[in-house]
Amino acid sequence: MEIASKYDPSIVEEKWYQYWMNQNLFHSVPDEREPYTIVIPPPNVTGVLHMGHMLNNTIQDVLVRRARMQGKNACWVPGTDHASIATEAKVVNMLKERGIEKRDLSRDEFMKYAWEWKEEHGGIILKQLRKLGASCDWERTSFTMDEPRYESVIKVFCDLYNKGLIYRGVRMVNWDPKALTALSDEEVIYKESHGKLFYLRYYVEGESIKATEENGIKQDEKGSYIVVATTRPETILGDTAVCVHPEDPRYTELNGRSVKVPGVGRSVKIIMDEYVDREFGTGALKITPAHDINDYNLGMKYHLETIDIFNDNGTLNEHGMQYAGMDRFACRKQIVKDLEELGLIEKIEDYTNKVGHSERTDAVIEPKLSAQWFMKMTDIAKKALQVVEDNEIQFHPEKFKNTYRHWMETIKDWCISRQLWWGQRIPAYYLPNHEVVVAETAEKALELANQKFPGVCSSVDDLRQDEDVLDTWFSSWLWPISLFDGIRNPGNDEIKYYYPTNDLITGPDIIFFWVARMIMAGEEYMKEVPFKNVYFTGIVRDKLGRKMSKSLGNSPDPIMLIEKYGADGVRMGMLLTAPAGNDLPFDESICEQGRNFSNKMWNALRLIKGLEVKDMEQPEVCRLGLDWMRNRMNQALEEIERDFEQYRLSEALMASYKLVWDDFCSWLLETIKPTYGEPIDRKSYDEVIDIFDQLMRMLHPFMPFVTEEIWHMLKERGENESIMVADMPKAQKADEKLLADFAAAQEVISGVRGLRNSKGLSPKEQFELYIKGSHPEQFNSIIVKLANLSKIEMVSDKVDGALSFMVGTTEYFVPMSQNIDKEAELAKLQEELKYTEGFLAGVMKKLSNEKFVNGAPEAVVAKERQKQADAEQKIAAIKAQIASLS
RNA sequence: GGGAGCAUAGCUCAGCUGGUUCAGAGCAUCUGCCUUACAAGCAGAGGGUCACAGGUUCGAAUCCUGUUGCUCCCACCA
Repeated sequence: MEIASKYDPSIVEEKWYQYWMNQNLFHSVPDEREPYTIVIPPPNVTGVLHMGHMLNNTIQDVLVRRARMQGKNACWVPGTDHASIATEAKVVNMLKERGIEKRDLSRDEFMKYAWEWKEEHGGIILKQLRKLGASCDWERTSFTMDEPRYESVIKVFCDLYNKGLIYRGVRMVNWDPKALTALSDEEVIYKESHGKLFYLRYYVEGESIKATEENGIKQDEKGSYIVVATTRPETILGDTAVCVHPEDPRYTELNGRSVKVPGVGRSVKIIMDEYVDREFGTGALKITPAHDINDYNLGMKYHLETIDIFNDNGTLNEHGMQYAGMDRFACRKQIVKDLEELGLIEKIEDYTNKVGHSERTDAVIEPKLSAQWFMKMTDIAKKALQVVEDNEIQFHPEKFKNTYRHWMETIKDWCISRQLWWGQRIPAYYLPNHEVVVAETAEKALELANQKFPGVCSSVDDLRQDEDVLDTWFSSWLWPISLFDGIRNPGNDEIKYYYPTNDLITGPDIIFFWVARMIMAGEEYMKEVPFKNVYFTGIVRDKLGRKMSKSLGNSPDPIMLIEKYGADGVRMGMLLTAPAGNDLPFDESICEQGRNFSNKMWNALRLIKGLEVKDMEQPEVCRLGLDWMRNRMNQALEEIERDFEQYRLSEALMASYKLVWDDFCSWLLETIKPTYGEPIDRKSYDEVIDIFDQLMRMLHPFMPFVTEEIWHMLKERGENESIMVADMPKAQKADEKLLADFAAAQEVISGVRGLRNSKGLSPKEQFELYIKGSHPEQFNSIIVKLANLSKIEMVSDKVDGALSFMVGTTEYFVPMSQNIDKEAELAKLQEELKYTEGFLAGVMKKLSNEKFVNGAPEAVVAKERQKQADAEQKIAAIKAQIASLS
């Protein structure tokens, strides 16, 4: 059989993915097997695959494929998220490009466009996942806004409302002036920004107060004034008080007085409250209850007037006086200019503070008073915290427990309404009498309205449904349940079988948004955790350590990478540098290692398939080598199984990699490889194929394509066979003694090769080897072959005129035909002697310490004594050699 | 401002309950090799005061304290 000399993933990957699809191997239905379930963290429906997805989904696929091969009924449910803000923004932009403004459309018209857009551009990301090899059950593909999920959300909203956990209220919320919607606290990102601190003059009303050294009052020809510092001078338009600390001696005289808001002229009261930090600024704080959460709280406390100066889009409204209609930032500039001209600014300082930005639109958040829907979180959070504390759900790495705990303990109510159209519309209906009813449909709402308020409504037309939609996370928090229709049909066969799911793979950035809330939903609706393990991936960064982002343009296109290195190569590259929870500095070149590995295995296949097989007796070298390899494989399997238990996937992959490359290719294949032109015996051939087969199965979860290809080329397979559903090899007991002996033999081989190398001799040069000391003789045939020896012999005395090396305390001699460089050899020996003597001195120091000998455990002391004996023996040997050389 | 975490070879990281798996792996580097499976390769080699300073201990990369430097999360100081 002619096999191409280089492995070409492009054809192979396409072929096998199609094959798996045709065989329907990804699909799962409940049966008597143990289930293994993963639900995908649904990517944004209009998103495209980025490196974070690659990492995340590779890990999921590894776990799912492994579970499947372990005989579990593996089900990986894919789907997408409607991402209300992001998607709606995209649709709005798309419409704008076509000359259509959202405000000119009715809700229904807009939704029609939005759905069209979703159908057209949505789900690209799921297609891309196939290129990666993702073994998702595509028949189960879901969308957070498809009918079952939509209905589930509505049902849950009604239920929580009826339980009294959802309420509507006027609160200070985070307002996104670009998306024109409220946001939850979690959707606000605080960024450091360089701004200014403006010191404004507020003149005291009525009788002026004399400025003194002690008080904070200043004076000029216009009267006495106090100075108030602010970062947002435009908000003075909404000022309704100035606050100072009651115990601040500078301002005691202000008690009961009023000041004039600069430029505005409004007279506002001085209030006294301990909230004020006397150290900051001038110790006087202007109060704008409509535009700052703290001011709002103080406003409530002192019954201050609330003047909202902004429109929803961040421009000034009619309270903005001459600035009405201006954008808030333009207004800030203008107002500063105007106040400066009026001499109302004392000074301006540079100032750095944190400013909230919208997670989705990056607009600067405006605290805004508005009517929103909230969910009470305190009680539900307690239960959700408990299951993590009790390790019913395990976090990997565990440190995220701390983060989780902290958030859960300080949790606040969740603002769940969004002023958008793309999403689940809140099923609250307002009656003409301003009462509200909550029901799953308008018809049910009418029924309810008639029950509660007889005679108010005559038809559904009298009901006005709330205009808002729900936060996207209010649908994704149900994902592990709603995917199996567990909300609408509790106790159905699917939810009973697949829930709770096993592993959740996600980024730590959505631990609050999503992970925590899913746990809450699980407790509330299933009385059971939604998953048993959460594996937090790291963040993919570029090699400079920056987060990969579209705006920086530092993110490689995953599809291009796959084309260049093969999906297997990219998968391996990602996994190798990504221990759980660690950020991974991604460099394209790590994919090379994966590609090279595919090629390595490919060439191993070429070697084996190129051999001529003959029915003949199995040579000893082959028998020994194969026997060793089986033990070595079991040893590695045990290690890999342990790694998987601890979710140490990179370690598991590295162990597999070394097993294949080093043990299988470099040692076993070199051992059993017949000399050129010679055949191999059938037994060895069959066995090496069997081992190769097992190796491919071990590796398949990591590198699904190349392993399937090789697996099929190894031997004839049935028409419908696939490695995907072959058995995962299981660790058997390994013979430790045999492995240790072989390791010693390997050292001998390396020793001989090293000598040859250091003398600049060709590998073809044959040597004789003489051994003084204990030596694993059973492997001599392998040593002879791999070290290219003409003779191997045990001796009781050292051999003169030979180069030597030691393995443990055993001396190995290689006679050299050519002259030995005595000087160099002596120098080397001297150095080794020095080192060993130093080593012995250290050991002796310990052993001569009574406290050590008495205090340390018996075994430790025994080990030290053994070290001493070995070192002494070694020193003697080195000295003897030095003597014979000089 | 509060909390969490990290610091081990040039890079990315292992190193469990202190003691031969204690200084390791992969990549990178260096030196030889086109040795008919593989130069996307083979053989060999070099490379670390385990951030710093103390302490506990017979013994510390490992435990404790402090210092420095990073990272992340949370928080309404204008």
